[in-house]
Amino acid sequence: MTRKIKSTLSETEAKKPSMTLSTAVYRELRAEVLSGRLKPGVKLRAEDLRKRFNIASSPIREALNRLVSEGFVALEDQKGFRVAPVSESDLHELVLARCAIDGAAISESIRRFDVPWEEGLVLALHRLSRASRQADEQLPAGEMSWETLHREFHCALVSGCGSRWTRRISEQLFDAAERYRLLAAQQISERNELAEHQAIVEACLSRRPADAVDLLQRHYGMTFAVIMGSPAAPAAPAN
Amino acid sequence: MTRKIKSTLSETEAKKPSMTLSTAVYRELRAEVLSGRLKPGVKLRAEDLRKRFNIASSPIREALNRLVSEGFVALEDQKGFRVAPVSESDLHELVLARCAIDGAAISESIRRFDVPWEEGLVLALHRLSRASRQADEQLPAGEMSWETLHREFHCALVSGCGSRWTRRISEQLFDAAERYRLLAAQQISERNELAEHQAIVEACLSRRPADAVDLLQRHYGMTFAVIMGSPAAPAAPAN
DNA sequence: CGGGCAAATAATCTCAAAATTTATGAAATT
DNA sequence: AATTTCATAAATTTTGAGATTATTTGCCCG
Repeated sequence: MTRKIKSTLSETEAKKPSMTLSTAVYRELRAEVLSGRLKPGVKLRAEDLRKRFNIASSPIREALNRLVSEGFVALEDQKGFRVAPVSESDLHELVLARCAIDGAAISESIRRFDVPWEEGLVLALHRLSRASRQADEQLPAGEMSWETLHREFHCALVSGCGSRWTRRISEQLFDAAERYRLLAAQQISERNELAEHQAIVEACLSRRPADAVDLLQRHYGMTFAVIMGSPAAPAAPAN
Repeated sequence: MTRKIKSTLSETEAKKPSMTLSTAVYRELRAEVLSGRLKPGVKLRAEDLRKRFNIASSPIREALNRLVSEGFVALEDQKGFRVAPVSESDLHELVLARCAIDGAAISESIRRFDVPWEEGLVLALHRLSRASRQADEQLPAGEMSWETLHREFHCALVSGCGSRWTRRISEQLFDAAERYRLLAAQQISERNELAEHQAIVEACLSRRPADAVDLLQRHYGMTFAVIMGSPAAPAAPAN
């Protein structure tokens, strides 16, 4: 008898058969917090999630505990879990961190200039520039969404810095910022980021670190302005 | 009737009565990995820990799951938990990340120069310089160890950068590096870091960002050299 | 030697109930 | 009227034993 199908999870998460339920739930919840489907401040009750996924509570609590140290879920002893809150000041400080850290990483990547980095960057930009931004239209099978390619582009930018620690941190910060972007995404107008991305790559390829860092930081600053400019910044409605 | 005393934990962890078992175990295990009492690669079996702490396995698994996203514990699906491995290249990349990130943070702190930061830094250096480095002698009650004061000093250095994200990351990196230092601590000779710390503070107070960053990075580089210079860098003995 | 197979081991998950803490709102007090 | 106290309800955390699934081990045989 094979493992009972947990239909709610298996739709998107049944990739590896050896994946534990904890890991599957972890990925699913992470994706939902990241995408904004789970709103900041919402209570995450093990009992509710248990019913929703149709599994016992242990794997759910384990998944939530992983998300706690990642900052996507807040935990207060004896008061349970909730989706991590957001605030303007937090976003502001997040953008500052990204400017400093990705700035240093990109600068170091240029200093160490190597061909795999250069080629990965060109490739990532190419793929991103071809991708449609429309989320509504069905993606051809095997094609990645604009969001996925955008993330890969940012990873490619810092991938030459020579430190897996820096790369991991850069990804964490990207995800945290992406959460803010997607939370505000319903209200904000589309903006054409392609030109910004192209300018950054150009500065990288011609080995102008100061320009690259400057363009990157403007890029992040623009994101901040766009997100905060959106009218109804959701302020963690209690549940 | 009051909560049953879990003697193994309560020795150092019975501070807040409202703390859950998960949190208590989390802190205890984190401290043990950080201090090197739990060696890299050692298997962490819920069953063993269950017996050791004399509690059920759920809180233990929850604690381990928190440590996973923090990088102190490695998890492979269906193969359980083990203490995160170490390697020379990992330490090297960790030092690179610290140089870049703390360098940017300290530079930004100087740019924003404010009095609370300045005073906190002077105070932290003062306290650190008075602290005895001997771990063996009993600490007078209420006095903090050199390690604790050293951590606070490094936090004080970057505390003026204006971004909680950056501060949190800097702390995570400090802890990861401290783990390496303590793992090698049995073999390495003491070195007088006081002069290095003083020089960094001096550069901060006289607002010379380039010097401060340079001294900080040399300081980290020295730490790397000292740790790697120690003869028996433990190479994750399996268990 | 190496593949295949079964038993042993280990990890994960289940389930229901107990223990503990926090929240709620009515009653008593100031 | 405001505050405190208390009993009860609700939620969270923890237990503990057993079921399930996956991995590892050791053995046999070609």
